[in-house]
Amino acid sequence: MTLRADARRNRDLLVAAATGVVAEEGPEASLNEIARRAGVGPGTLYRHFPTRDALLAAVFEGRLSRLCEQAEELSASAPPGEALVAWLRLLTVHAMTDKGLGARMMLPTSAASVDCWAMLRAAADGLLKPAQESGHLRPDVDFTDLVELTAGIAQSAPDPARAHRLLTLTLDGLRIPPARA
Amino acid sequence: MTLRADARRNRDLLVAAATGVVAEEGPEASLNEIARRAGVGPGTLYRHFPTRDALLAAVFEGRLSRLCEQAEELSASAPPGEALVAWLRLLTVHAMTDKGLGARMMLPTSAASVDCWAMLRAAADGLLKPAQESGHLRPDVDFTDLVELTAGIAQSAPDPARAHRLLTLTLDGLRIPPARA
DNA sequence: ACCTGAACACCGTTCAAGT
DNA sequence: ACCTGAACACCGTTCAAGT
Repeated sequence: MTLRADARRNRDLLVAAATGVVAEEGPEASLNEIARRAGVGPGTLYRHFPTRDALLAAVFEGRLSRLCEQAEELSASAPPGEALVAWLRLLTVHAMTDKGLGARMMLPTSAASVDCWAMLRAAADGLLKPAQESGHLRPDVDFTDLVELTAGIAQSAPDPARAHRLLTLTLDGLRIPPARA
Repeated sequence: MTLRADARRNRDLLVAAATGVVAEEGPEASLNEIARRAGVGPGTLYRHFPTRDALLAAVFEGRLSRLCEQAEELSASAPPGEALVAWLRLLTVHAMTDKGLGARMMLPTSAASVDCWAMLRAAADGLLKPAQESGHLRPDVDFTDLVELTAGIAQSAPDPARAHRLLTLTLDGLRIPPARA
């Protein structure tokens, strides 16, 4: 199952090149350009990553595991309500990196990101349930709701400050509820 | 200022062709394909619409004016809070049409859509202020907030039913507020 | 096994030549 | 004035030929 040495090396070169190019040009960056910068032929890129999303997922993996670590740290160091909100803010920032790569990878739309999705979900569940059990988060909200809302905000907000505001609004609600008895 | 007869005709053919192609393939549809279907050369397309967004704006105009009409109708026929919510739902559905054309055009990102933005804003203001004055909408929320939130939802939600749910969540808020005294 | 890179059909965009 | 369509540099993707 392990790759031949040169194949392994080419794979690493491709992921490194893709990381650089995607950081500069976003997730629609030219695949030929990535292969060129990695010093391999386009065919080699396709051999290792049959689809664009497969390559993007490899680029994305490192950042994703960082986000999962942070979820654990927050869950250990802050009260449930605050930990969840803090992590949602990290998730939003994250979704804005690399001109939309983040938002693209965290939505379940791209079938290649099934692994990413599972990792994210596991990390989030550790924050979600305590927040609900302690009465800080509505019990009818689930992981999918949170990801879609934060990904949407990240795609629409022109800058991080706007994203921060939109997330705050979403947490608190736009509507003024009728006064309670 | 009026166009020569053949130029006028070509312009109309281009918008009609673009409307069809964009409905099928979304806002990234091939411009050469649009020119081909309109029966003109690619140069003619560029003469009339120097950028892709200029062409998309022309396609978008019809739908947009419909949305403005609906804002007026709602504002006349429903109480302020309900009228605004109903219109936000229309806006969301609208932003999902043509594989993202709507969301793309209502964000102020594309400089070519300045006119669209102004039209939308005028329509929305007639609903926003009454809702705030009657105590149904938070007074610190503005038009930009509403557009960015609905555009975000439209981009992230996989289908209209999900979009409906996400908008409801955003209106009501995710967080459970501490009990009031 | 794996890599190479030429090749194909396409794209956005431009511009000399026409009417 | 406006239109045409060939042409250019690029893109994603494939595949025979090499090692």
